Amino acid sequence: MAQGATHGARAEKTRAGILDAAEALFAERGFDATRLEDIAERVGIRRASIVYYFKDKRELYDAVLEDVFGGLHDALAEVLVRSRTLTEQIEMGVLAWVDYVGRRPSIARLLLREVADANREHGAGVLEQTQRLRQLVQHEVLDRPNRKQTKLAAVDPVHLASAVAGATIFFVAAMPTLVPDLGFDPLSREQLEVHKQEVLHIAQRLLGIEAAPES
Amino acid sequence: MAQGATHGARAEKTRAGILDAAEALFAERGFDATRLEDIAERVGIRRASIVYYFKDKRELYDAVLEDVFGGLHDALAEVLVRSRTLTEQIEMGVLAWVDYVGRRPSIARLLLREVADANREHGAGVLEQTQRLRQLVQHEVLDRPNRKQTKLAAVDPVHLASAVAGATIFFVAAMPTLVPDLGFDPLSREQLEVHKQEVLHIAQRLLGIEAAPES
DNA sequence: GTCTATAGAGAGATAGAC
DNA sequence: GTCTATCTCTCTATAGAC
Repeated sequence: MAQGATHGARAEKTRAGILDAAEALFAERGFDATRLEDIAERVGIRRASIVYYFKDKRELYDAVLEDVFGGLHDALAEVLVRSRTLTEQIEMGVLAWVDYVGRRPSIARLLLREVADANREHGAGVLEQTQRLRQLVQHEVLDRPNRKQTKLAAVDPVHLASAVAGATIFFVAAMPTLVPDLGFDPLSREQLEVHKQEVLHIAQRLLGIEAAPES
Repeated sequence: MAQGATHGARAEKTRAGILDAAEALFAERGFDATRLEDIAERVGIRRASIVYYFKDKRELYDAVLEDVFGGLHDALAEVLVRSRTLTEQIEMGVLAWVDYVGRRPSIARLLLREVADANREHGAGVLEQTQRLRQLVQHEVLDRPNRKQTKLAAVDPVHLASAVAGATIFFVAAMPTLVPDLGFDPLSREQLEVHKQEVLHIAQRLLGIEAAPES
């Protein structure tokens, strides 16, 4: 969008291909370690051609972040808007989260890395993206009418989000890396299902919800 | 150890200084983004002098990992050996873990990054270190006499460890990065205490321990 | 032990042809 | 739109003086 506006079907396809390849490689290796050359090769073009679509490496990276986190935002927004009660929102939100990470595990590694970068200098980076998510939750969950009264939590929502996010992200990214011998595939349907239940427990527990009541 | 064996008090001090600086910078910026130059500057020496103690950048990095994870190993070993019952081990182990991360938060960022690196080519890396931790737990917790019978868990120990580790690490590393506006300091005594309780809940919940009974 | 100086590789950015 | 060629910068590693 920033560049030559990408007219034509072939151009659109190339652009999408670059984004895809970049997502995979940035997630796998990180920003620094990913060479534009590798991305280009994966797409089947030359390094310099990438610049036609994205001004520089950083802009490409930011586009990837926007794509990946935008997808999460949309997925969450959908279930949060639709759900009525707080518990329903929590439950559906958590499930949507785990599902999304399962569908698009790049987000796990991307987030892991971004969070590890204490030094804030990257300009936009992931912060901008997570702010949008926070606003979404603030607006759709916390600010809902009659909600402020609800004895909302035994725990700060931020702590809750942190625990859930950390558990899932680490689960997806760390399992294959740290226990390769177990042949774990966290992305398999069964494992994801198990993990979903665990995270649900965690969320409910931290919220002081004992069983799984109505409201 | 690999190099000039580091005799003399001054040399020992320099070596320790390099390790300290390297730990801080590798944790903050990651392996690639950390320049030997920066480490040297922080210690007050010249880049080339580092090579006298550590053959190359990678060896320095591995030494940092060994130092940081070795500390965790020792801290955990101590409480695991001392504790009698399974629940006590879980409880003390979790507390020791959170305490250690609180004392030495570098481990959070280092682990985060290592885990994000899907590509296993780093040779040793963090894998070797975590294997030692696994063996420790296997030996001191799982293999203890009369333990295999114990209706151990509603959940796989690996899942449990993943959830706990992910939650803590993310908590420590992500809070300041993702919600800077809240002025959170996860390392403060109060916050760490809160988090400890949360993680304890998580562990107990996932293990099917309802309250906090004796055995 | 610690330094200066330099070699050499890697990778992003840019210019311009097709 | 995509390519080739090149410029330039950064950073590691090495050689060798003090």
